[in-house]
Amino acid sequence: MLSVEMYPSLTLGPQRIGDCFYRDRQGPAHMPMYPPPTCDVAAKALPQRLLAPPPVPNEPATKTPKDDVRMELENASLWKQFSTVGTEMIITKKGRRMFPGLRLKVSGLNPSLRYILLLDIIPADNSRYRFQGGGWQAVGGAEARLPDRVFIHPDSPATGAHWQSRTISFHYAKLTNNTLDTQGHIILHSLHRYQPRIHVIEARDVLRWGGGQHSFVFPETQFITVTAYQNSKITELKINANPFAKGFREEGMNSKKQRDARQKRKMSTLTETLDIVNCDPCDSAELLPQPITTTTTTDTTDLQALALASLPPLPDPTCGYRPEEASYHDTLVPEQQLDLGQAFMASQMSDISISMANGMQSTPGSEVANSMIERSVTIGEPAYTSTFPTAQPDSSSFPSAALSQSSPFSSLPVPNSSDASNPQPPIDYPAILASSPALSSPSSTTPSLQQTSFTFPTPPPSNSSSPQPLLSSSPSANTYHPIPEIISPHTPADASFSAPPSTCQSGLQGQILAQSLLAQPSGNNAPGDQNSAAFIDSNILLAPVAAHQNQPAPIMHCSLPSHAAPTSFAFASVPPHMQNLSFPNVPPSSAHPALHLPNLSHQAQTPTLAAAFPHSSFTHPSSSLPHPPFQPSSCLASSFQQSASSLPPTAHPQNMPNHSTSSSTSSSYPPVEIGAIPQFNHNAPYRPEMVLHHPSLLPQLDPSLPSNLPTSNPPQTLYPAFPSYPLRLCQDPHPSLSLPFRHLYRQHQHGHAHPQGSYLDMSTRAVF
DNA sequence: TCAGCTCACACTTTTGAATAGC
DNA sequence: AGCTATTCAAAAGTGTGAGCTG
Repeated sequence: MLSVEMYPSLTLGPQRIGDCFYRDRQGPAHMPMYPPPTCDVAAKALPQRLLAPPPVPNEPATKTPKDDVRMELENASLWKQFSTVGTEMIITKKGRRMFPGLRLKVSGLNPSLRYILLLDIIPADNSRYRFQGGGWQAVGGAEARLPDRVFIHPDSPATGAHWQSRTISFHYAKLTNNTLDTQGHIILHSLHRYQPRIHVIEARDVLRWGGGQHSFVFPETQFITVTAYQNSKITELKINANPFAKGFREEGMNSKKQRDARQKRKMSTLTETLDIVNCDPCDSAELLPQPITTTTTTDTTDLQALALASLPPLPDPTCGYRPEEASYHDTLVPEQQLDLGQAFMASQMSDISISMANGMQSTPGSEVANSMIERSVTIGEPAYTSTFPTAQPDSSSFPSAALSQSSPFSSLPVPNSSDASNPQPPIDYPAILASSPALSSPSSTTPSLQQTSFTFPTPPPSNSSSPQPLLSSSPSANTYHPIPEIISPHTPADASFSAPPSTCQSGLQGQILAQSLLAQPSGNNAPGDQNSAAFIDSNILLAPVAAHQNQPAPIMHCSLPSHAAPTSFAFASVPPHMQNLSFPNVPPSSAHPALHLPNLSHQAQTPTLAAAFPHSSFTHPSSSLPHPPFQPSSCLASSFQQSASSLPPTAHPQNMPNHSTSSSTSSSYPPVEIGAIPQFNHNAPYRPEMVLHHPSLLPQLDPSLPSNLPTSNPPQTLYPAFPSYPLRLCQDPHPSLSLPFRHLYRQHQHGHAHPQGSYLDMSTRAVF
């Protein structure tokens, strides 16, 4: 079975610094001023030598310019309607789909190249919310960040022609609040605000990622997770817009009136039954329908009661179809122009900057780690760090500040996470949105952020224009990634690989596992127990945060517990071959396939991550953070800590002045060269998270890259400092690796336990 | 006491297998 | 035999509300 490890580039691919820039092809007016794609920034921040890609053999001359990639939120109007009120997303233990779903149109892709589309959801801020006074208000700090999971679109990988020829829907993605979820659903905290992100990653073949990644964020898709709807307006919108909830519409059979009527009838029937049973049979006989009474020969009360109970409920005059019922659109809240102020956009960027990566927790406690990362990142690229507004003294609430200013969800200043006692006024979504130029403009459908970014040295483009099996690519085609050999389908899975029960080995169980390293809990996450362990450990390790959350940690010592959880998480939606998203932070000894990262030769060199990062070494103040368990992030931070230690305090991107352009009507913001962005020219602190997840950071992980790191940089033996999405294809112990990628994927789908697991049909549909 | 969560429920849509027809 | 269209049952997606939990 293919695993994500088959895509070493995704996690480790080298990034060409020159390709890492934020482009604005439509002029400054359309340029989102907030921090550019996290990955780009991160990559930029990295020492160029680290980012310097190895020579790319046979670089395709016809490569499509990355700046042309655009993404449009097809159902933006619906999202805006919800956003106007304050979008709420139900999360359940078993997983709940998002509604509205993310329906996208992408353009600008190279029709002949293959791409993988990912969805991840990152915390929008550092606060926990409560619905009070008719609005949402931050009431405290966010809970420990959970392992980040990525939903890989079932069609992935597919050619650019494929993606561009249809609407791309992520409606199969499910959200859960079950930290022990083993279904691969995206785990979120209830009553927290989140921001979905879409990533387009080029995949040349199964063994190596292609050259580019583009990330898109649509501000109007932010939402607050709930276990039960708080705002009745949202409920109304959902019922009216979601086909599955049709029954709850006024004309539906499950409407309030109908339900009341049913309840009434039920009670009536029960009462009558009781009367029949308890009363004189003679009296009850009158209640019985004629047929029954006439056919009843024995006339026993039991029979009567039974017959009565079995009668269909009488029509309730109070209920019934109401033709006059307003249609969905009629009942919709007046659609307001979503107008995201610059501040909002900036906050969005900052939010975006929150890395999927994760492990780095967005919570106050993670601040320290983030700060560390920021510093580390900035070392290589002063320009990035300098441009961000100075971080507020209280960095613990970093998201808050930005959000409070502009975010539609946080019209009110987000209270300091540490200051839970000071609830903010309810957020007035409509007002916020109305004041948000970005959303008010047609560009609302445009992602607030477009990460057009780095280009991995890539082999010649595949000739196949259709979703070809990535494996079809000749491993020898590109010598850039050393990994191919390591992860070659023919490569026998080592002991460590076999260990992971489900994810990589069995196609049945196989689910794509994706989780950012940072998000990765310290515990071992075997496919079966993957998440659970990690979270549990993380929780256990939670330490008082308040004391340190506000202060960036000057130094973060990263330690990886020897018992580190498996780094892979199952993705129900992912094809078996992609099922394992492994976490680089896992020690090789963990026996997880992820441990053996092809491109992480240095890992192999290192006996165990634990050794490299002694658990005890995590002495940094961050250890007191609520999220100590997230070793990955800490590790990442540690990798840079030395180099970053000398750096000045970092500011949060969200604090940046609003640079977003509301005017753009284009589906995506034109790429802008990062250097052109003022923010990046400054020493503004870079948000660590931005770096953490982005593949652009992967280059440094690539052993093939020249080790130009300053002496301060962590030795290669250390675990990769930048946990990007650990999209790793597990080594396939089976010959199935030779099968076309897509074929495997479909097999997986069929074998998938989820009803939605089969994407076979979906892959061929024009619209999902 | 209460906010938040879980679960069962009824209804609906979606999915896929079975069947019929060509 | 192969393909398409139709039917039908099962599965899954909804919000609701009662009950539970801390």
